[in-house]
Amino acid sequence: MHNINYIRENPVEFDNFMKSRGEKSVSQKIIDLDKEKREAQTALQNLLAERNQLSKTIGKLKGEKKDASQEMVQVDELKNKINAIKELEVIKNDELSAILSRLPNIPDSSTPIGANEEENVFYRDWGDKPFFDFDPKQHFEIGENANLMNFETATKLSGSRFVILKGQLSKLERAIANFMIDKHTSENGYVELHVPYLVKADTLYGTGQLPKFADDLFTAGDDHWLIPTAEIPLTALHSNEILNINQLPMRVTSYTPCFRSEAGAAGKDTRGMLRQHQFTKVELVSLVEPDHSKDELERMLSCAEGILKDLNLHYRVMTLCTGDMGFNANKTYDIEVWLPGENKYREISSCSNCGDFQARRMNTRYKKDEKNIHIHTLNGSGLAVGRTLIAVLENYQTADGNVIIPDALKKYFDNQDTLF
RNA sequence: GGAGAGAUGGCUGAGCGGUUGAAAGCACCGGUCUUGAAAACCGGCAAGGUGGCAACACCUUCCAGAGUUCGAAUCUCUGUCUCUCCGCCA
Repeated sequence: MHNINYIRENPVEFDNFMKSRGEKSVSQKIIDLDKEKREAQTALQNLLAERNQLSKTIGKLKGEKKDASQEMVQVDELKNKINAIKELEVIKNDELSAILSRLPNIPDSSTPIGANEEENVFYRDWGDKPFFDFDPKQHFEIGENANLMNFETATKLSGSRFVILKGQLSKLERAIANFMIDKHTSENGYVELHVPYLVKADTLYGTGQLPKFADDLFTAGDDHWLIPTAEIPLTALHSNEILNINQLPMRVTSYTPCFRSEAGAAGKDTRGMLRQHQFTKVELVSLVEPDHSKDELERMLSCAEGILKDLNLHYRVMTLCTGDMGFNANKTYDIEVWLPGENKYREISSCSNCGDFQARRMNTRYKKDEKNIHIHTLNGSGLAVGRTLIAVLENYQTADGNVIIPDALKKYFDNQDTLF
């Protein structure tokens, strides 16, 4: 949610920012509505003040056993005016928040301007593409050949975009998740939380998924929505609270399933387990003071990269351009891991600074020098577990269809050398 | 699922339909005292918004939403949540 005062004072700049994110110019409409709302509000408040004053007088008169009928008639007349103008105020306010709640965050000055993913900017990379003296297979070929990755049965149970992992692959999924959580909690200062997978609409509004992206979510009825990422419960932990400064920075992590309808992705990545309705992810969330969020984004990125380094998986980091960046973010780094089977880089993590955008929506502040200031929120995958599993399979595969277990994961496999 | 009780400021906890935005205590902040600290004493201490250059004035908020009333923390209805007992259950 945007600071209305900022829009009022910098309408042209605001429109330019929105344009860079593919939005139309709306500042004039916003300013007009805001003005109308405030005018109605002021008029309403004056009437209410008048009513309160009269009611007090009535109270006093009645206390003295005097006649108050004249004042009572006056209040009665005020009521109609009050109701009419209140209605107007509500309408204007609703119109205003309908617009504001659907506008994306303002990009950071270091976010490159661009129309779409083609214009994302290379930031850095690490490691090298592995060499194979055979044709590397894709992850689903490896998994299906081992009879440990089953899409057909999953489809029978649940429809498209689900998978069943069996035996060593199911164990690999667990091992990867444990490895990530263990590292983030022991080395990176994150506190592990086990959180609800169902949240209320209010919560999703606060983190920016609603009202605009309802189509991307699964509902479970009765104001219960399945989380598309643990970012939601983790970020919203302190909604409607004023934090003490010594609670910041707050770094939390959670390993959860994520549920996404993939509404706009029909026909995309249908083969394999790259894009599923349900997948697991280890999420990192930081709540920080405004001055620290830029540094925190770099720190978070490094924490996510650390996982891939430990697994010795080659990757590159891209800075997303304005046109490709998500709704909440003012700056986003995507980490793309190399998948030799597919011969492509694929997103495995996305680390975003949301500034005070979510904090405004969910009303999370902290007290500093007697003032209440919105915090900054950041979130990042650390990492997507399913996609990490894919990367391990494809990068560590051998000619005979086996998979070498990365050193970092060996302790979760009784020091076995290969998976199968 | 059945029966009952409840939801008030950071916390505990008063509150007759009318100077109650809300007593008191704790916590916190400032001051006096002290070599320093504690104690004691004095003072301060909710949030959001509107108008105003400002001082300041006003509005809203006592779980949420509707209603009764000239006036609601206080009365009525609905919803949500919490607690206790019973039943069921991983």
